[in-house]
Amino acid sequence: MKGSDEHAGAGGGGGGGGIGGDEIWLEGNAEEDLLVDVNDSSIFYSDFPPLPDFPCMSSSSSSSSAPAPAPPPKPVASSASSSSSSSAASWALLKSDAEESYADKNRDQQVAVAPPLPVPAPPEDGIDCMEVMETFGYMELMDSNEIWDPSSIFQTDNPQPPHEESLLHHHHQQQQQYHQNDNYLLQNEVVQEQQKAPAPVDELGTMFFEWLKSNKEYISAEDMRNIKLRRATVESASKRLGSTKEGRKQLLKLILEWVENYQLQKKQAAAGASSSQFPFQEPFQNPNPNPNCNPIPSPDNINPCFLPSTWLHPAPQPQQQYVADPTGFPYGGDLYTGGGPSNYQTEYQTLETAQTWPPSSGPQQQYPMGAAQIQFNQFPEANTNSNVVTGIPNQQGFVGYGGNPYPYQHQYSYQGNNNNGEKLVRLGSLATKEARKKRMARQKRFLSHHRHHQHHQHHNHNQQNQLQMISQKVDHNHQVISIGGGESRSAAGQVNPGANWVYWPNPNAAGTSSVPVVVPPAAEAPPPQVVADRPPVQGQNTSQQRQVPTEKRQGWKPEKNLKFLLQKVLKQSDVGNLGRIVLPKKEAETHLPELEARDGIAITMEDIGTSQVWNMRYRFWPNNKSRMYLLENTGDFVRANGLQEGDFIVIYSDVKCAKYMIRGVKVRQPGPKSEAKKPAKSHRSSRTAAQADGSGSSSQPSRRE
DNA sequence: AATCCATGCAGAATC
DNA sequence: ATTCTGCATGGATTG
Repeated sequence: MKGSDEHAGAGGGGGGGGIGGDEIWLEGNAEEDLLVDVNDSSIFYSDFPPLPDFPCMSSSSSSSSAPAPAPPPKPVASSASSSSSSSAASWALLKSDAEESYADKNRDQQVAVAPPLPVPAPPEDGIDCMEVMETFGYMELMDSNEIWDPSSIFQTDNPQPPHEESLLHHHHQQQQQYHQNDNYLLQNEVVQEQQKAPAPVDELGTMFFEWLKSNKEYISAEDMRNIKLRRATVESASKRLGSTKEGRKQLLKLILEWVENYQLQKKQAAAGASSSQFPFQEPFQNPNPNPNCNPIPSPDNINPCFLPSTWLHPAPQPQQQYVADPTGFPYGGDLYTGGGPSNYQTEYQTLETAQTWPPSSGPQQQYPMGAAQIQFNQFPEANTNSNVVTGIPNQQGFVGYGGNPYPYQHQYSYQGNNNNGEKLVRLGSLATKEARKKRMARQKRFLSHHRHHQHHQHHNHNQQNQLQMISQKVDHNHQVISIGGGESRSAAGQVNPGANWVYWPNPNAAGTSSVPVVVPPAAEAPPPQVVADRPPVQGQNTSQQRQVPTEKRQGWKPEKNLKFLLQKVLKQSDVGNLGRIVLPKKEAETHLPELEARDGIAITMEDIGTSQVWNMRYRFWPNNKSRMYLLENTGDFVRANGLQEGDFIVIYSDVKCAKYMIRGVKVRQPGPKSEAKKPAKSHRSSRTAAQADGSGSSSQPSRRE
């Protein structure tokens, strides 16, 4: 029959190819790309222009929601690493060997071109940012192992002007409120004790401290703590400027100037927002004190810390398509033509690459969902994480969430495009408002999408299994199914390379079978509708769950408007010489004609595989207070199809021609089937088998083909 | 406990 | 004697 070759496209092959293609630039070296972008902006070659990559500022954790890679070696560090707020407020520049080792590893992986430097690295999946103070350590401006507190500059050297002092005091009060449980005081004490006399060892240090002193009115120690620089930028700058003293000096100047500009502008903004409840909250600062906050920037407000996470880009296209499905069914369109899936493949095919955090080259990027993309490609709703989304998208794709309920709280606007980088440090309130509006709208959409997504994850948990069968196609000539077209093998079945069969274990027997079977997920899923005239089965019934749409498995096309009615896994008694097949009661009553009399009705079944028409009888037996539905005169059909116990039949109705169609599906039995499948009923099975053998018409002799 | 359903099996029909 | 028909039985599953 036709249609056997039209569903191959819906398989994983096409999507995989697409993915592979897109993986190139993503997997290649995303971070390098970032560096290239950054560096190509030539920002480091001008006379200390603003640094578009530097506005990686946040009061949140220095990196992400991920836990610190290793406990810091000093007591003060524990609190600093335990929460981002305390980290942000920590007065100590902490650095552990563990971090160092991790940093080296991380750097090697992500920034291949970066020279190995003892830079503390962020948590693994965190954003590659460094605190500005950390950056100085990176520049070897300070001993990386020493705890240094810039506040010493501000607090001990010179008394603050009354105004500034009060500001700082206020600021510190806030900090204490935020970190009452932290070792803030202890930290402060220790740090101040140790850093009363920071000993800049060379010209750089002197320069830095000169700068600090000269700008102490504008930049507090806390400010310094809160400012974060993008590691990649620092590293690339360091690389470009060279590791010589002159280069470092230039880099230091560059950073300090940028910090200065940033801080000056921040002060202006703060002054303009005198009515703010938190007058000292930086306009670019994440107000969320959530220790694990890891705000998700909006696409046009990309925190460089989040650049890699393109999941954060609520790419309108995929999202709209995703939501636009009027049925709520993730695939929309024709499931069996592969149109739906292919659409989603188009939209999601690069999801796999999200793991590598593609550079944010634009807001219209892919819609990375983490490693679940494979499933998501085929089953956009599948990432239940269960796997769906398998949690991976949550770990990676949603890394920015980090428990922060306000994912777009970064209030500075950062265009990933360097062309707009200069706007960063000159952001005015107008730009902030504008960005906020956009952000809110985007956040709304994003959350809506996310809820929608999770909703489907819950409600379509089984559907993903069904959808998994999309790539499967049928070989009508052999009247057996070939899952995955022989190329993309689904977990739902094992391709029998020799016989073009698949092992489709009996779901009933699977639970009791000692044979290592691959249970087809679809076998547990309710059947979908070939024609959209059947309400989704809720799978509340075991027998229903057994019903597997063969069209779906086989990529059957609805050219005939076939509607799945029921499926029956054949038992020994069904394939014996009795010539009758017991039909599941509920499905029979639901989808087959209502029977008035026990004799039932004659029913013609057209064999889908051979177009042969079988005259059968659909009837019932009274059974206790119930009925037992049977399909009789099935012997010829069973024999013609070589059906055995464990195989199954699927009955469809051709809504166009108003006829019933039947299909016998053979499954490969990996081993001794009867014994393995029905241990609980072994005595009955053996008796049945003996009886059947005795009659000379057991399933064994009839096995052929 | 109720129900489903695989199958045993008695009896009828047929060869 | 063999096959077919239809009810009965009881394990498994469900609610």
